[in-house]
Amino acid sequence: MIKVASFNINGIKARLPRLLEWLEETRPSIACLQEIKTQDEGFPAKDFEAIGYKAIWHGQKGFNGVAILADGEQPVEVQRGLEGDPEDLHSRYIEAEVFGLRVAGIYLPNGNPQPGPKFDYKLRWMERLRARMAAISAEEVPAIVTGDFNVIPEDQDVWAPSAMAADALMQPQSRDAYARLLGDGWTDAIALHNPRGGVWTYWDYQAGAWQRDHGFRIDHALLSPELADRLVDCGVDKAHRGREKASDHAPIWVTVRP
DNA sequence: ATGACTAATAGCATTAGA
Repeated sequence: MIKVASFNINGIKARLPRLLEWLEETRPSIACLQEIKTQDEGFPAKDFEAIGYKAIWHGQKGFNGVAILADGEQPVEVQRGLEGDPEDLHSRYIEAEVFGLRVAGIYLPNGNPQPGPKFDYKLRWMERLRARMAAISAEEVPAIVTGDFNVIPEDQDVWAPSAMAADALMQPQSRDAYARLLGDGWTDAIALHNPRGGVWTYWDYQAGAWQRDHGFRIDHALLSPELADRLVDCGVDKAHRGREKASDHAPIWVTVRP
């Protein structure tokens, strides 16, 4: 079985002990990381090598930053960044070939406040992502696009829709752009296995959101048709959100037949 | 109605997050 996980770690330096602990406890074959929040030279590749993981990464000073780790195999980079905007220097996209799969790790722009330039950037970024995903689809390879999409797909994916109604994460434009990805033939694995919703991947640090289970689902795993046929199971490592010095996101994972 | 909390930066407050 191949296990592909995604984890918005909110700072790889601040989170390193928690991250290594999660890798050793859950042992994903592939782990996509978001918000590493470090420049390339600050990436702790040696700490991952020490527990058997090889990596590629695309860092940035202060915020953003993505990486792909693989258990005992070197991910072969296919692309970093999305085409379509030469002005966009954010480190939010990395794609590799590993264990016979095409794997894209994404950190989609938050988009708040909306309306405004950040929201416009988010929507443009989603169209650029759609173009890249269409190109991957055309290759007819088993593929997974996973990471922090910063989109709450439906009302059943948030503890209280009214509390988030004005947020960029659940605006109709954000949801429509996400729905277009699914319409192109990609399968939202967690939604497929949890048709009634109620699954969260993020809990705010503020206002006791974790203790009250005030969360929402914004980390997703989208499978190409070639890989969706091989889906076995998926889930959220919820308990890791409750640990000391935790990220505000929990890891998500899917297992697929080799 | 507001703020709450956390991480990063050369910072001693601000930006960004969601």
